[in-house]
Amino acid sequence: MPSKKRVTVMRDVAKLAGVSHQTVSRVLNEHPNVKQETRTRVLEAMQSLNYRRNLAARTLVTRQSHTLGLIGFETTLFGPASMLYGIEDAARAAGYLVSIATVRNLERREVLDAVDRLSQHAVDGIIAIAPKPAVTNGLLQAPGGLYCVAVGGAGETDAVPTVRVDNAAGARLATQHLLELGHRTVHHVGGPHDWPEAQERVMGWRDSLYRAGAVVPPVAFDSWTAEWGYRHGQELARDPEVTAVFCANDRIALGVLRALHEAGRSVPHDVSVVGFDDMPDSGYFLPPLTTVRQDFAELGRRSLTLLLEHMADTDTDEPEAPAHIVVSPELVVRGSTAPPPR
Amino acid sequence: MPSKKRVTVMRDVAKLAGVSHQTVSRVLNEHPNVKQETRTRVLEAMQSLNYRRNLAARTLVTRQSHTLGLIGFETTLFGPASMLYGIEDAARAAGYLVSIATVRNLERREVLDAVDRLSQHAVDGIIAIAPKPAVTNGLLQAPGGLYCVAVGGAGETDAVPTVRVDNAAGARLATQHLLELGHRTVHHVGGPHDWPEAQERVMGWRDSLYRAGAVVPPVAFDSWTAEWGYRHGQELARDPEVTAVFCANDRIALGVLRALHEAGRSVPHDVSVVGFDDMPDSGYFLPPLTTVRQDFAELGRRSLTLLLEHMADTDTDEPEAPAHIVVSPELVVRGSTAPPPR
DNA sequence: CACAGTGTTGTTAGCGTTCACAATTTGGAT
DNA sequence: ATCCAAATTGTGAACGCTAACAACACTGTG
Repeated sequence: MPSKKRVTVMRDVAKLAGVSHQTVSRVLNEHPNVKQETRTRVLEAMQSLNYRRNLAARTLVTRQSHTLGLIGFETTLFGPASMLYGIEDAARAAGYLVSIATVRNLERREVLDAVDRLSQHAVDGIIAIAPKPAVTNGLLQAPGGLYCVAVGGAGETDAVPTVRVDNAAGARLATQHLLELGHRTVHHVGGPHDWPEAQERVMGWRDSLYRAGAVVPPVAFDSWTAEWGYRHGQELARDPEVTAVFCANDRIALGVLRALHEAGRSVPHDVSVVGFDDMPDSGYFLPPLTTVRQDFAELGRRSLTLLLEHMADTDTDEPEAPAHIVVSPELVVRGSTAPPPR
Repeated sequence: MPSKKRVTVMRDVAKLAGVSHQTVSRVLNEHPNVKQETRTRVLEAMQSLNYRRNLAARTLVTRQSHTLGLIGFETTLFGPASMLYGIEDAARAAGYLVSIATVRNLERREVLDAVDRLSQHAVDGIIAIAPKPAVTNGLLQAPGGLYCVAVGGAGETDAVPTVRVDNAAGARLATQHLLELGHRTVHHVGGPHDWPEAQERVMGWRDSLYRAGAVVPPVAFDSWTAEWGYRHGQELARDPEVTAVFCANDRIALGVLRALHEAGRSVPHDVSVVGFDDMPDSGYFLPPLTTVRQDFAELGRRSLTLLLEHMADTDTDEPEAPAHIVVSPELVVRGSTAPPPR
């Protein structure tokens, strides 16, 4: 067997540069007290040997892996996938790598298992895309010294720092827009009833109706899918009183749009429809969808910043109350909304 | 300052169980020659001390991190996000964690940088979501002993094992379906011209037309977006000869659908439209979209399996020709296709 | 010219595992 | 009992890095 050629190691660099391995280490870690000339000599040696430091060895002694863990749920969907992107983007800029552990469902076991796998791999911190409290709670089980942040979804938990969108405010934006167009009231198609995000949107919607003194129609909950929007949309289409519909997300809105169309009710002339999220192609629905945009990638970036801050200041100071960042969504008006028919 | 409590280490377990640390290691690694009684004693000790093995130390000596790297491009889109999901799913089952490095563009530098970051972190192998050859080529720069697999996109490269969908076959499926419905010919809206996937779809489409002796209309390339579909759809809508349109993906199809609708041309009565991908909500477009489904998650899983095999058999045998797995897509017929108007 | 102070470099000892090998025990067969 | 082979366990040395301290330059000052 051909002997496997050994990879270059710190000592090789040291030898070539004519210094001790410790000096090489100092150059690598940008220690101030290294003579300029020595530094360049070492750097040249590293270059010519194509040296890469062994992170495992470094991790072993510093107890810092420069890797962050991400717990994700339904990461194939646009929202979570974008958060993931934002997180990775910011992590790379900060010199971290991101490892992912997706959970198949939101049961306690799954979440604990994910935390476990990540902590085995010695991640320095964890960001959880946490639409439901089960995830946040699972985070609390993380071994000491592991910093966690939850992003998206759940309302405030005092246990863990969070970054989230103000869903209620978004819902108010949507509802008020419709009311201002002159609609008597606004119907709502809810998401899954046990998701805090869905609940918050309901609350914002209801709140706006109350303030305007409008009738509050009943809400139905089910899921986040277009299929659900289609199914429930067929019912709404039968009721001639319905002139404005606010959907818990864009996918539901897509289904509602189709149901209304098939029932012969024109959007926006007969019925106005608003979504939530602003997915990439919502502007090309029939008609283009008025919706509430949330910047998922930005959410991800913010959560990473928060995690890093959290890690930095718990290093030096005593623990403090977890921070909560709330990002405001924004209304995007397109062709699916108009004044009600006279 | 309160002294940081030391974490339990192999020696602690050994002491409690009354054995040497090596025996603990053997239990952990399921070495056969450990007496049953000793094994249980050790396991109990691990349990009661809540011991977790330190992966960094293990990695240092075994040179295996049990981590796989993923190079991803445009991971917020459904396709890549789903592959990522499939990969992570299979990786977890095989006892691996997945670290991601997204690239912002497909330039050589970006790809090399991603490979570099991953190899610094000592991943055991890399899977690249590789729609363009630049990525595959970048992979070749990976340091020796790093196994790579490319998934999705590019045609066969002999350098690296690949897993991909048979885009040409998918395009033929779509085109033939339209021809069989009685359309004289089929128009095509291409993706970006420098993407092999887009090119393969063109070839499949053109191939079907040739065989059927149909006229081959000119193709326009641009991007994968609904905006492009809308823009080009407006042109197609003006041409009364156009009765069937095959789009390079579902998003483009969405834009085409809108353009046709706005031009007063009914789908499917006046014009039939077919997409490619089968995104989650394509079945709720107006009308529901006939499309070519590719199972992205399965693609991801297959690529992981391939990578693992590759890693295993290069361990034992001599290198062999890289394997290429090609997955067949499948036609999903929905309401956007019908016989041409008489 | 001794001396403190500072900047620069080298030496040694781990970090927590696994590996190679040595040492010990065990179980039959002689 | 006796001895060999197999099964089981222990010992010491890596793995490649950083931390802590020691050692050695140089300054400029008294």
